[in-house]
Amino acid sequence: MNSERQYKQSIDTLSPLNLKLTESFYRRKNVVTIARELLGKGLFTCIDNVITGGIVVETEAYSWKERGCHAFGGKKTNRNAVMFEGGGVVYVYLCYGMHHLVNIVTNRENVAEAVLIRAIEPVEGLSTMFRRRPLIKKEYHLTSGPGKLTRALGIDRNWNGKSLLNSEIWIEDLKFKISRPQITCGPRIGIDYAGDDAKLPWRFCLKDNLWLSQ
DNA sequence: GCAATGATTTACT
DNA sequence: GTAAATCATTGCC
Repeated sequence: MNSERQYKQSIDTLSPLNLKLTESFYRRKNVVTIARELLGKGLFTCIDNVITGGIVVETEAYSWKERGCHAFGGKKTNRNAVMFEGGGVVYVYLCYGMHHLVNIVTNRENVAEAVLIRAIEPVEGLSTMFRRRPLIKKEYHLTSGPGKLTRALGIDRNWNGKSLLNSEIWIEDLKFKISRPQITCGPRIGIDYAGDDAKLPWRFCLKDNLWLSQ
């Protein structure tokens, strides 16, 4: 259904309509607001001149101020160091020994906050994404989870620290108007160890979207 | 040095 | 519904 775009431009002009989100979007202070505003935006990667990606439909916010976050208490480790960089880079880490999860780092340098991308609705490069996930037949299993979408987009931990402003991964403002009634929010998934912080309503979804996780 | 553990997915009963 | 897969990171000895 969707044909794949081939791109010959240099990587810093990849966004075809020049709709890339800029540094000012990512560097703002409120990671929860940014998580909500990322709904409806487009996440893309480009590998070997083939673009893959889709519409962000599910996100979660994480902050050093709460126990769900790898950087809780402001503790910097080898793994989470990228979260302490200024907003506009990606934090990619290996989860359960086999899944790569991608986060959008926000806020200023030395304030560790990020948005986990939990699901996208595939739009671009469908055949390539299916090739990267050979067991998947139904479209709605292709990118409906944080580990699934990184595999479909070809993202692994070597991408940790890449810039969303001038590398082979970026986010575009697709100019979708998302109104509050289209958004559901609730507690984040899979962080029971975080105690009461696990109850924070920091997970955002596009209501009734077919590509939500679970 | 070593043991415990995930911001998950998939297959199977 | 439950369980296995699988390994880098973390924290403690």
